[in-house]
Amino acid sequence: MNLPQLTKNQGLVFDVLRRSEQPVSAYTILDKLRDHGFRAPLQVYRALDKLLEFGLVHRLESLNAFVACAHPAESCCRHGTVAFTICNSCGHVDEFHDHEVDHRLEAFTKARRFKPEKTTIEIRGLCAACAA
Amino acid sequence: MNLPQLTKNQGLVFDVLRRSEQPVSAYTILDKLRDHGFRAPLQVYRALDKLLEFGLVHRLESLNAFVACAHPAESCCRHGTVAFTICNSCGHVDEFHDHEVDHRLEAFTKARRFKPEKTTIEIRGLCAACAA
DNA sequence: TGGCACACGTTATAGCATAACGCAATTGAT
DNA sequence: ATCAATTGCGTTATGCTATAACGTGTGCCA
Ligand SMILES: [Zn+2]
Ligand SMILES: [Zn+2]
Ligand SMILES: [Zn+2]
Ligand SMILES: [Zn+2]
Repeated sequence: MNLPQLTKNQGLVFDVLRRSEQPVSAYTILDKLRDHGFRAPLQVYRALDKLLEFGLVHRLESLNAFVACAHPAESCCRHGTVAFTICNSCGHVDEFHDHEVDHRLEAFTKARRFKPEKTTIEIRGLCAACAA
Repeated sequence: MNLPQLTKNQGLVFDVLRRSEQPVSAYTILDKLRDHGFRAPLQVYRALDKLLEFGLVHRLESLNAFVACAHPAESCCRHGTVAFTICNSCGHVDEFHDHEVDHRLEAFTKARRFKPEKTTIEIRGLCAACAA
Protein backbone atom coordinates (compact mmCIF):
# COMPACT_ATOMS: atom_id res chain seq x y z
CA MET A 1 0.00 0.00 0.00
CA ASN A 2 1.43 3.31 -1.05
CA LEU A 3 1.06 6.48 0.91
CA PRO A 4 -2.10 8.29 0.01
CA GLN A 5 -1.70 11.84 -1.20
CA LEU A 6 -1.99 14.00 1.87
CA THR A 7 -3.68 17.35 1.89
CA LYS A 8 -1.81 20.41 3.08
CA ASN A 9 -3.15 20.21 6.61
CA GLN A 10 -2.66 16.48 6.85
CA GLY A 11 0.92 16.87 5.68
CA LEU A 12 1.65 19.59 8.21
CA VAL A 13 0.27 17.57 11.08
CA PHE A 14 2.09 14.44 9.96
CA ASP A 15 5.36 16.34 9.76
CA VAL A 16 5.00 17.56 13.32
CA LEU A 17 4.51 13.99 14.51
CA ARG A 18 7.34 12.56 12.44
CA ARG A 19 9.79 15.13 13.69
CA SER A 20 8.89 14.60 17.34
CA GLU A 21 10.78 12.17 19.52
CA GLN A 22 7.78 11.94 21.79
CA PRO A 23 4.01 11.70 21.59
CA VAL A 24 2.34 15.01 20.86
CA SER A 25 -1.08 16.16 21.96
CA ALA A 26 -3.53 17.68 19.53
CA TYR A 27 -3.30 21.05 21.21
CA THR A 28 0.48 21.00 21.10
CA ILE A 29 0.28 20.27 17.39
CA LEU A 30 -2.06 23.21 17.07
CA ASP A 31 0.45 25.51 18.77
CA LYS A 32 3.27 24.28 16.56
CA LEU A 33 1.23 25.01 13.46
CA ARG A 34 -0.12 28.46 14.30
CA ASP A 35 2.56 29.98 12.11
CA HIS A 36 1.21 27.91 9.24
CA GLY A 37 -2.27 29.29 9.65
CA PHE A 38 -3.80 26.84 12.09
CA ARG A 39 -6.27 28.57 14.35
CA ALA A 40 -8.64 25.95 15.78
CA PRO A 41 -8.46 22.45 17.27
CA LEU A 42 -10.70 21.02 14.58
CA GLN A 43 -8.10 21.64 11.96
CA VAL A 44 -5.81 19.33 13.88
CA TYR A 45 -8.42 16.73 14.78
CA ARG A 46 -9.68 16.45 11.23
CA ALA A 47 -6.19 15.87 9.92
CA LEU A 48 -5.49 13.37 12.70
CA ASP A 49 -8.68 11.45 11.90
CA LYS A 50 -7.51 10.96 8.36
CA LEU A 51 -3.97 10.05 9.32
CA LEU A 52 -5.30 7.49 11.79
CA GLU A 53 -7.53 6.11 9.09
CA PHE A 54 -4.54 5.82 6.73
CA GLY A 55 -2.59 4.03 9.47
CA LEU A 56 0.14 6.65 9.41
CA VAL A 57 -0.45 7.70 12.98
CA HIS A 58 -1.33 5.98 16.22
CA ARG A 59 -3.22 7.35 19.16
CA LEU A 60 -1.92 6.61 22.63
CA GLU A 61 -5.02 6.25 24.76
CA SER A 62 -3.25 6.49 28.08
CA LEU A 63 -1.71 9.82 27.11
CA ASN A 64 -4.35 11.40 24.90
CA ALA A 65 -1.55 11.97 22.45
CA PHE A 66 -0.39 10.86 19.03
CA VAL A 67 2.71 9.39 17.41
CA ALA A 68 3.74 8.77 13.83
CA CYS A 69 3.71 5.09 12.96
CA ALA A 70 7.17 3.61 13.37
CA HIS A 71 6.71 1.15 10.51
CA PRO A 72 4.72 3.01 7.89
CA ALA A 73 6.07 0.83 5.10
CA GLU A 74 4.92 -2.43 6.64
CA SER A 75 1.36 -3.51 6.46
CA CYS A 76 1.30 -5.07 9.91
CA CYS A 77 0.67 -1.75 11.56
CA ARG A 78 -2.43 -1.22 9.51
CA HIS A 79 -3.86 -4.67 9.75
CA GLY A 80 -2.56 -6.11 13.02
CA THR A 81 -2.50 -5.11 16.62
CA VAL A 82 0.11 -2.63 17.71
CA ALA A 83 1.64 -2.38 21.15
CA PHE A 84 3.67 0.36 22.76
CA THR A 85 6.14 0.84 25.55
CA ILE A 86 5.99 4.38 26.88
CA CYS A 87 8.60 5.82 29.20
CA ASN A 88 7.06 7.83 32.02
CA SER A 89 10.27 9.73 32.46
CA CYS A 90 11.58 10.73 29.05
CA GLY A 91 8.44 10.06 27.00
CA HIS A 92 10.16 7.77 24.55
CA VAL A 93 7.81 5.38 22.78
CA ASP A 94 8.62 2.07 21.14
CA GLU A 95 6.09 0.50 18.84
CA PHE A 96 6.06 -3.25 18.38
CA HIS A 97 3.97 -6.16 17.21
CA ASP A 98 3.70 -9.54 18.80
CA HIS A 99 1.80 -12.19 16.96
CA GLU A 100 1.75 -14.46 19.97
CA VAL A 101 -0.07 -11.84 21.99
CA ASP A 102 -2.38 -11.18 19.08
CA HIS A 103 -3.25 -14.84 18.76
CA ARG A 104 -3.80 -15.22 22.45
CA LEU A 105 -6.16 -12.27 22.62
CA GLU A 106 -7.88 -13.44 19.49
CA ALA A 107 -8.38 -16.88 21.03
CA PHE A 108 -9.96 -15.26 24.03
CA THR A 109 -12.34 -13.08 22.06
CA LYS A 110 -13.27 -15.92 19.72
CA ALA A 111 -14.19 -18.11 22.67
CA ARG A 112 -16.48 -15.36 23.95
CA ARG A 113 -17.83 -14.53 20.51
CA PHE A 114 -16.57 -11.00 21.03
CA LYS A 115 -15.86 -9.26 17.74
CA PRO A 116 -12.80 -7.06 18.17
CA GLU A 117 -12.52 -3.82 16.25
CA LYS A 118 -9.57 -2.07 17.84
CA THR A 119 -7.13 -3.27 20.46
CA THR A 120 -5.05 -1.03 22.67
CA ILE A 121 -1.88 -2.31 24.34
CA GLU A 122 0.21 0.26 26.15
CA ILE A 123 2.94 -0.48 28.66
CA ARG A 124 3.88 2.50 30.79
CA GLY A 125 7.11 2.38 32.72
CA LEU A 126 10.76 3.33 32.49
CA CYS A 127 12.92 2.84 29.44
CA ALA A 128 16.35 1.27 29.73
CA ALA A 129 18.09 4.65 29.82
CA CYS A 130 15.80 6.13 32.47
CA ALA A 131 15.67 3.01 34.65
CA ALA A 132 19.44 2.76 34.91
CA MET B 1 -5.37 -8.50 51.52
CA ASN B 2 -8.65 -7.44 53.04
CA LEU B 3 -10.68 -4.53 51.90
CA PRO B 4 -9.45 -1.35 53.47
CA GLN B 5 -11.97 0.68 55.38
CA LEU B 6 -13.39 3.15 52.91
CA THR B 7 -14.24 6.71 53.81
CA LYS B 8 -17.73 8.02 53.20
CA ASN B 9 -16.88 9.54 49.83
CA GLN B 10 -14.89 6.54 48.70
CA GLY B 11 -17.78 4.25 49.65
CA LEU B 12 -20.29 6.36 47.76
CA VAL B 13 -18.17 6.43 44.62
CA PHE B 14 -17.45 2.72 44.85
CA ASP B 15 -21.18 1.96 45.21
CA VAL B 16 -21.97 3.91 42.06
CA LEU B 17 -19.41 1.87 40.13
CA ARG B 18 -20.49 -1.47 41.59
CA ARG B 19 -24.11 -0.85 40.75
CA SER B 20 -23.39 0.17 37.18
CA GLU B 21 -23.46 -2.33 34.34
CA GLN B 22 -21.24 -0.05 32.32
CA PRO B 23 -18.18 2.11 32.79
CA VAL B 24 -18.95 5.46 34.39
CA SER B 25 -17.15 8.74 33.84
CA ALA B 26 -16.06 10.88 36.76
CA TYR B 27 -18.56 13.57 35.88
CA THR B 28 -21.40 11.08 35.67
CA ILE B 29 -20.44 9.84 39.12
CA LEU B 30 -20.52 13.44 40.30
CA ASP B 31 -24.03 13.90 38.97
CA LYS B 32 -25.22 10.70 40.60
CA LEU B 33 -23.87 11.84 43.94
CA ARG B 34 -25.10 15.42 44.01
CA ASP B 35 -27.93 14.33 46.28
CA HIS B 36 -25.33 13.02 48.68
CA GLY B 37 -23.59 16.34 48.89
CA PHE B 38 -21.07 16.08 46.09
CA ARG B 39 -20.48 19.46 44.50
CA ALA B 40 -17.14 19.35 42.68
CA PRO B 41 -15.16 16.99 40.44
CA LEU B 42 -12.29 16.79 42.88
CA GLN B 43 -14.45 14.99 45.40
CA VAL B 44 -14.88 12.25 42.81
CA TYR B 45 -11.33 12.19 41.54
CA ARG B 46 -9.87 12.00 45.02
CA ALA B 47 -12.04 9.04 45.89
CA LEU B 48 -11.22 7.38 42.57
CA ASP B 49 -7.50 7.83 43.16
CA LYS B 50 -7.77 5.91 46.40
CA LEU B 51 -9.98 3.21 44.96
CA LEU B 52 -7.54 2.74 42.10
CA GLU B 53 -4.72 2.54 44.60
CA PHE B 54 -6.62 -0.12 46.57
CA GLY B 55 -7.21 -2.06 43.35
CA LEU B 56 -10.97 -1.90 43.79
CA VAL B 57 -11.49 0.05 40.61
CA HIS B 58 -9.98 0.09 37.14
CA ARG B 59 -9.65 2.98 34.76
CA LEU B 60 -10.47 2.39 31.11
CA GLU B 61 -8.05 4.58 29.22
CA SER B 62 -9.83 4.39 25.91
CA LEU B 63 -13.06 5.64 27.48
CA ASN B 64 -11.87 7.99 30.21
CA ALA B 65 -14.18 6.06 32.48
CA PHE B 66 -14.05 3.72 35.44
CA VAL B 67 -15.35 0.29 36.44
CA ALA B 68 -15.43 -1.63 39.68
CA CYS B 69 -13.01 -4.52 39.70
CA ALA B 70 -14.73 -7.73 38.69
CA HIS B 71 -12.56 -9.88 40.93
CA PRO B 72 -12.01 -7.84 44.05
CA ALA B 73 -11.42 -10.94 46.17
CA GLU B 74 -8.59 -12.24 44.04
CA SER B 75 -5.16 -10.82 44.27
CA CYS B 76 -4.40 -11.16 40.58
CA CYS B 77 -6.19 -7.93 39.76
CA ARG B 78 -3.95 -6.03 42.11
CA HIS B 79 -0.69 -7.62 41.19
CA GLY B 80 -1.08 -8.78 37.61
CA THR B 81 -2.05 -7.25 34.34
CA VAL B 82 -5.73 -6.83 33.63
CA ALA B 83 -7.35 -6.85 30.22
CA PHE B 84 -10.78 -5.75 29.11
CA THR B 85 -13.22 -6.34 26.31
CA ILE B 86 -15.46 -3.32 25.85
CA CYS B 87 -18.58 -3.41 23.70
CA ASN B 88 -18.91 -0.30 21.55
CA SER B 89 -22.64 -0.85 21.29
CA CYS B 90 -23.97 -1.71 24.74
CA GLY B 91 -20.99 -0.68 26.81
CA HIS B 92 -20.64 -4.02 28.52
CA VAL B 93 -17.16 -4.69 29.90
CA ASP B 94 -15.53 -8.01 30.67
CA GLU B 95 -12.40 -8.08 32.75
CA PHE B 96 -9.95 -10.92 32.37
CA HIS B 97 -6.41 -12.02 33.01
CA ASP B 98 -4.18 -13.97 30.72
CA HIS B 99 -0.87 -15.14 32.07
CA GLU B 100 0.34 -16.11 28.64
CA VAL B 101 -0.10 -12.55 27.42
CA ASP B 102 1.51 -11.25 30.59
CA HIS B 103 4.52 -13.48 30.14
CA ARG B 104 4.87 -12.58 26.53
CA LEU B 105 4.81 -8.86 27.21
CA GLU B 106 7.14 -9.34 30.12
CA ALA B 107 9.57 -11.21 27.89
CA PHE B 108 9.50 -8.33 25.48
CA THR B 109 10.11 -5.66 28.07
CA LYS B 110 12.82 -7.71 29.79
CA ALA B 111 14.68 -8.05 26.51
CA ARG B 112 14.59 -4.29 26.08
CA ARG B 113 15.35 -3.60 29.72
CA PHE B 114 12.12 -1.66 29.90
CA LYS B 115 10.75 -1.59 33.43
CA PRO B 116 6.95 -1.80 33.26
CA GLU B 117 4.83 -0.03 35.83
CA LYS B 118 1.33 -0.25 34.44
CA THR B 119 0.01 -2.09 31.42
CA THR B 120 -3.20 -1.24 29.61
CA ILE B 121 -4.96 -3.82 27.45
CA GLU B 122 -8.35 -2.84 26.10
CA ILE B 123 -10.19 -4.57 23.27
CA ARG B 124 -12.97 -2.47 21.80
CA GLY B 125 -15.54 -4.18 19.61
CA LEU B 126 -18.92 -5.86 19.77
CA CYS B 127 -20.00 -8.28 22.44
CA ALA B 128 -21.66 -11.57 21.51
CA ALA B 129 -25.14 -10.16 22.05
CA CYS B 130 -24.57 -7.01 20.00
CA ALA B 131 -22.66 -8.73 17.18
CA ALA B 132 -25.42 -11.25 16.57
C1' DT C 1 -24.73 23.08 -15.18
C1' DG C 2 -26.17 20.99 -11.58
C1' DG C 3 -25.17 17.80 -7.95
C1' DC C 4 -22.06 15.57 -4.99
C1' DA C 5 -18.01 14.64 -2.12
C1' DC C 6 -14.55 16.46 0.41
C1' DA C 7 -11.45 19.48 2.62
C1' DC C 8 -11.37 23.65 5.05
C1' DG C 9 -12.39 27.73 8.39
C1' DT C 10 -14.83 29.61 12.43
C1' DT C 11 -17.44 29.97 16.65
C1' DA C 12 -19.26 27.91 20.34
C1' DT C 13 -19.78 24.29 23.51
C1' DA C 14 -19.16 19.89 25.86
C1' DG C 15 -16.38 16.72 28.53
C1' DC C 16 -12.24 15.40 31.33
C1' DA C 17 -8.76 16.61 34.94
C1' DT C 18 -5.94 19.26 38.20
C1' DA C 19 -3.91 23.50 40.87
C1' DA C 20 -4.14 25.94 44.98
C1' DC C 21 -6.06 27.26 49.16
C1' DG C 22 -7.79 26.41 53.77
C1' DC C 23 -10.34 23.70 57.26
C1' DA C 24 -11.58 19.42 59.89
C1' DA C 25 -10.88 14.88 61.52
C1' DT C 26 -7.70 11.19 62.68
C1' DT C 27 -3.80 9.17 64.40
C1' DG C 28 -0.07 8.30 67.23
C1' DA C 29 3.54 9.57 69.72
C1' DT C 30 5.22 12.23 73.82
C1' DA D 1 -4.21 15.38 77.56
C1' DT D 2 -1.41 17.69 73.93
C1' DC D 3 0.92 18.54 70.08
C1' DA D 4 2.39 17.36 65.37
C1' DA D 5 1.78 14.92 61.28
C1' DT D 6 -1.21 12.88 58.09
C1' DT D 7 -5.17 12.38 55.70
C1' DG D 8 -9.55 13.55 53.99
C1' DC D 9 -12.69 17.15 52.77
C1' DG D 10 -14.85 21.42 50.48
C1' DT D 11 -14.45 25.29 47.27
C1' DT D 12 -13.00 28.18 43.50
C1' DA D 13 -10.66 28.62 39.59
C1' DT D 14 -8.31 27.01 35.74
C1' DG D 15 -6.46 24.11 32.09
C1' DC D 16 -6.58 20.36 28.78
C1' DT D 17 -9.11 17.35 25.42
C1' DA D 18 -12.72 16.78 21.94
C1' DT D 19 -16.84 17.66 19.20
C1' DA D 20 -21.27 20.17 17.37
C1' DA D 21 -23.01 23.08 14.07
C1' DC D 22 -22.74 26.09 10.35
C1' DG D 23 -20.97 27.90 6.20
C1' DT D 24 -17.34 28.35 2.24
C1' DG D 25 -14.66 26.82 -1.55
C1' DT D 26 -12.96 23.46 -4.87
C1' DG D 27 -12.79 19.57 -7.96
C1' DC D 28 -15.21 16.02 -10.28
C1' DC D 29 -18.40 13.99 -13.26
C1' DA D 30 -23.24 12.64 -14.78
ZN1 LIG E 1 2.50 1.54 13.37
ZN1 LIG F 1 13.01 7.08 29.36
ZN1 LIG G 1 -9.85 -6.27 38.59
ZN1 LIG H 1 -22.80 -5.25 23.44
